[in-house]
This record gives sequence, C-alpha cells and structure tokens, in this order.
Amino acid sequence: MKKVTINSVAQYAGVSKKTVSRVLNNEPNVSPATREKVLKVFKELDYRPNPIARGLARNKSFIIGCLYDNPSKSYITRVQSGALEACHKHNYNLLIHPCELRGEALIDNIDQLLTTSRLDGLVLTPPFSDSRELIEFLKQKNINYALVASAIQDDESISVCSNDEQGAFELTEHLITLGHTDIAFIKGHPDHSATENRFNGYKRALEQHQIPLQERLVAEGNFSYHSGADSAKAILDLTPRPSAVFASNDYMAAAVLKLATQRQLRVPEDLSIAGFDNAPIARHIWPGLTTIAQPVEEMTRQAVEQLILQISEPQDTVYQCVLEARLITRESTAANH
Amino acid sequence: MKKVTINSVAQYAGVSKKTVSRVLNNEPNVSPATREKVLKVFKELDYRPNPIARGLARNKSFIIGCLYDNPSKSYITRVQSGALEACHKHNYNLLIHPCELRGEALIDNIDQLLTTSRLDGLVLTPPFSDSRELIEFLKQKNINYALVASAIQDDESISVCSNDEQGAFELTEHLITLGHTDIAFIKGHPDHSATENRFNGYKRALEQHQIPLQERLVAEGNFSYHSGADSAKAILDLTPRPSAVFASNDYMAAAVLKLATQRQLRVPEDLSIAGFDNAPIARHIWPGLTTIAQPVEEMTRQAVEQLILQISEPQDTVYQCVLEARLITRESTAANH
DNA sequence: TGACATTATGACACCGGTGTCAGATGGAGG
DNA sequence: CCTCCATCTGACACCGGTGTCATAATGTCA
Repeated sequence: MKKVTINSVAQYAGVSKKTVSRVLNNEPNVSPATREKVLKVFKELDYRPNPIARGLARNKSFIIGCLYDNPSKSYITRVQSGALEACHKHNYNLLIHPCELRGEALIDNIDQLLTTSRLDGLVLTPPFSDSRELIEFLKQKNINYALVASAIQDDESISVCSNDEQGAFELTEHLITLGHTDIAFIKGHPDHSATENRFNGYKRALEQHQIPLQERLVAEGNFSYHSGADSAKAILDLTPRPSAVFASNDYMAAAVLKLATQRQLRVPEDLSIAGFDNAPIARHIWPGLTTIAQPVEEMTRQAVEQLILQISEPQDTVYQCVLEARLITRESTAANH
Repeated sequence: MKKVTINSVAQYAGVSKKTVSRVLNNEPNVSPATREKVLKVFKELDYRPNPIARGLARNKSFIIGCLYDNPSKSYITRVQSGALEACHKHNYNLLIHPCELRGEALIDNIDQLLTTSRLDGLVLTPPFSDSRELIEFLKQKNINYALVASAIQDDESISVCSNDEQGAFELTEHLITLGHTDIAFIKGHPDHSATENRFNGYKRALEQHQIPLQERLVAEGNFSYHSGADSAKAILDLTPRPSAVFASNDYMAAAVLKLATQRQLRVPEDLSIAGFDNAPIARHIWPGLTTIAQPVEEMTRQAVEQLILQISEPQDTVYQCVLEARLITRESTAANH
C-alpha cells in the first residue's frame, strides 16, 4: 500500500502534475476528455490530496480555531457542535482552544496559537467576542474571524447573535403576568455582553409595567453554579423575600432551586425560578426550569459558515444576523399568591 | 511586517538554512558560538517556524484527533480538557471528531478523517476504545492511538482506564451497609465496556453479601438522561418497590431523582439513589448524588501524553495503567428503614 | 609532521502540492 | 491559406522546512 501522490496520478494518467492539480481544484481550461481521464484515475488509485502540502503551497491550513472561556460545559459543547457542522460541510477541521480572557498574556497566547497552528480563521465566543482589544489585534494581523453572541457593532466583523435583551424582557414579562412584582435578578459575568443585555431586558419589562427596580433584589453572579449558590443565599435571606428569581443562566437558576429546596421552600408555590439558555440541566431537574432557549448551535454554525465563506472568497459586505430567543415555560414558575 | 522564514534567518545570521534547522531542532554538531548566534537572531526577528512546512517535510501534523460518541456533555468536556493539557504541553493541538460508532461507515469516516487531516495520532474514548474493528484498522494503517477507559486487553495498545468494577462494587457495598437489599440497577449503553464492568461490580457486591440478584430490578439504559427516565418509570412502578437505585451514570440517576420527586417520594428517606462518574449534575441537584468519582481528565491526559511520547520516539513496551475510582457520598443515600 | 578520526557546515534534493508563464493546438475570419 | 485569438497543457520555480551526503575545519595519536 504505497502512497498515492499527485505525481503518481499524473504519471498514471499520462498528464502533468499541473493538469491533475487543475482537475483537483475544478479549474477551467481542462478539456472534458482529460478531466474525465484524470477523475477516473483518482477513483482507480483512491487518491487523496495531502492537505499539508496544499496548505504549504496556498498558505492555508483548512483549520478553524474556536476560542472559549465559559464555565458552562453545555454551552461549550453546543458551540462546538454547531461549529463542527459548518466545518465538516466545507472540509475544514476544528481546533479548540480554551483560554482565559483575563490573563495578561491573552494576546500573546493567541499570537502563539496563530503562528504555531496557522489557523485560517477564528470563531470568538463570549467573552472573547466582546473583546475589542482582541478584535483589533486580529484585524491588524489580517486574520479572519467571526463573532458569536457579541454586542460589538462593527460593520467589518462577521457576527451572529441572539436577542438576549428581548428574551430577558419576555421572561420578565412572563413573571409579571403571573402576578410577581418582587422579582430578584442574578447577573452574569461582567465580561460577557449578555450580562448587560439580559439585565436591560429585565429592567425594560419592569419599567413598562411600572414596577420600580429594587437594587436590593439584584445580585452579582458570574454564570457559574457556584456564584449562583452565593447569590441564592443572599436573595433567600432577604426580608421580605421576593416571590420570584430570574437568574441570568440555568446553572445559577439550578443553584437557586437547590438552596430553596434545601430550605423547604416549595417551588413554584413559594418561589418561582427562571433561568436562561435552556441548558440540559433545565429539564433534568424537578421542577423543570422556565427559561429562554438560545439557538447556540445555530448561531455558531452560521458564524463559522460565513467565516469559511469569507476565507475562500472575501466579500465586501459582511454577514450579520440576529436570531430570535424563545420563551420555554416549565414547572418552576407559577402564579404569585 | 514581512514574513520571517528560515531563509531570512539564515541570511541574517550568515549561515545556511540547514544550520538554522539544526539549531531549531536542538541537533548536535553545531558549535556553541554558531548556536548562540542563531538563537540571538531568532529573538531579534521573532522567528516562528512554520508548522505546515515542517509537517510536510517530516510528514507530521502535530495534531492529535479525539474521537467520541458520548451522550454526556460533561464527560466530553472533561476528556477534552485532559487531552488539551497534554497536547499543549508538547506543542500539539487537538482536533475533535464526534462520530457514531454504529454508523456502518465508521471505518470509512475515520479513514477520511485521517487522510484529510494527517493526524499524528488518535485518542479513542468509549465506546470507540472498545471497538476491536477500529483498533485493527488503525494497527494495519500504522496509526498511533491511545485507548481511554477501554476493556480491551492488548499488549500493543497504550491504555489508561479506571477501575469501574471496583467502583461499582464499593458503591453497592455502601448501599448494602446502609441496610439496602433490594437495590435496582440501571445499565449503561451496551457498546461501552463500562456498562458490563459496573454491572459486574454490582453483582459481585451482592454475591459477597449473599444477596440474590433479582433480574426484575435490573433495567437497560444507555447512559442518556432520557433512557434513565424510562428506566426510572419501570423501576418505580415495581411492587414491592426497591429501597435503592444504582444508576450506571449520574444523568440516569438524575432522571430517577426527578421522577421520584415528581411522585412525592422523599429521597433519601423513601428511596436512596446513587450514580456514577461524579458529573457536575451530581452536585447541582438536591439532594446531591452519591456517586463514584472517575478521574476522566487524568486518564485522558495520561493517554495523550503517552501517545505523543510514542509518536516522537516509538517504544517497544507500551504504557498501560489503571487509575482508582473513588466513592463520594452525598445526601441521596441513607439508611433503609 | 603526517595519517586519521571527529566535529562543524553547507549544497542540494525532496516533501506534495500550487502559481506563472510560455508554447502547442484548434477554430474563426479575412 | 494565413493571421489572430481563445483554449489547453506542461515546464519550472516556489511554499518553508528537513534529510543526505560531501567537504572543510579541528583534534588526536603515533
């Protein structure tokens, strides 16, 4: 079983390397007869072009890098699965690169990654998609990238996000409609733009229903289960206790649920709880969490698809899209009485 | 900012390409003075060798592929995180490749992956690590690989696993010690060797304590939350109802807990529940799940580390290791009364 | 001091593709 | 029948490194 290279194909077919290369890349100016002949040899010898050699010649790697720093495992796997779908469709591969936004060496780290891996492009997921410094660096280095769930408004960046503000608004309104007025809110990580967007949606809903915002009901979390547990403690210790809690993601909501149950509070009778993201845990616990479904896979899929498009044939105008978030009601929210 | 290649370094340092290459690869037979000089130029020009060119010349990609087909997101991210740690330590990168074991086209799929990506090696996680067909294929193709959590006994395969049988034994014994004799068991996916190992540990503990195995208490799951929910229904409908349930992983255990709670059963007073893996969900729900902690990251880290070692300098004897699993007791198990 | 082993260095081909350009071929138009 | 242009094809350099081998420089020993 010896290696089949472009040379052996060329020799076998009785044409030049270059002609084989033309057929390989679907270039014009090859006579139908020749093309047919070469294609037949491809099949016969089971020829597979060497992507490394091709990469060297074209200065491409056919690899997309995916940057993340997110405490939620399910978010990461959803991101990966969307990215992989787009990659495989176009014969790219995905290289994952978790790293810390806050590390002083972020830019160095990415620079290192780019030079040691020759990535063709980068997908930035939150919180990286909100880092102007990183985006500036990539622009200057002329690296293609796409932003997922970014708040940055920028004509030059491929960007796919979902409507966090509207989602949070609808969820809050859902609680208000159920008769809740004292609705606690647990914020996410301050580095993520989603944190502010969701908080804004919450505030807008209160405002629209003429419910004053109570600072005492707002807790600072960071999207981790642990931070949710801390916030839950603070909130459940309040007197009077709010009748509902809206956590900025499902993990923190699950932490609230756990503490509430430990304290013998009945959910939703004594306390309504809502989350955000529709993570698996939202339906794995009892009562199931009312939440907002974000199309994470779809966002990432579209972002990567556009990124690859941009790589293969640079466009002047760049793809930007906002997908809709969707309210999912489960057992954790009920009327206030 | 023009490209710094080995040629420019050579020219700048006044030596040949080859000498630069020697310094780059720490080869002997370079005079200290020359080496020093070249190293200085590296710094000065901020030279980074092009891994693609190097890959072409050496027929290497410095990329490890990670194969998985596992319903548990947390398992996957733990696998990835261990694999990444080892990869980055040795300047490799990780390419992830989820695919289906059962697809008739598995071998084709992997063949395709290998030829389009030129991976230097493959980490097989369950259930792939138990596929003799795949392993045979890789051997024949001369591809380096490492097995994670495999039951296959084979002197030629790098393998790191944990002691599932013993873990299940200890967990079952824990339940028996608490006074339980009617202990239901939910099996995992039949393609995973862990499924049989865990079941064997359960049976051995029963046997050792002279408790007859009751077929009616054994349910077939497949590690998914959904299958756990189905099994839970079957088990909780039994009369008499068992006093404890041991699910082969935490997701299925969580499903049992959810159904039990929905049916107003008190856990652990009315029903003890235990899982396996120590997935995040085990501590995110109330009551927390008694479970067995598996060192997933560590297994994968060691496997990849050995794989890379094998790639860079082939060994005659191959690394094999069994790590210990550890019982973690939480609130979901208590004495039977 | 000469014979020989050892170390240091560079010239050159090569990995497996792609880009450039020149030349061959064939058909249309005068 | 010749000119001109469009279409096809291949020779060759190149991408940025590594492997092989010849040769130069240095050291060792008799």
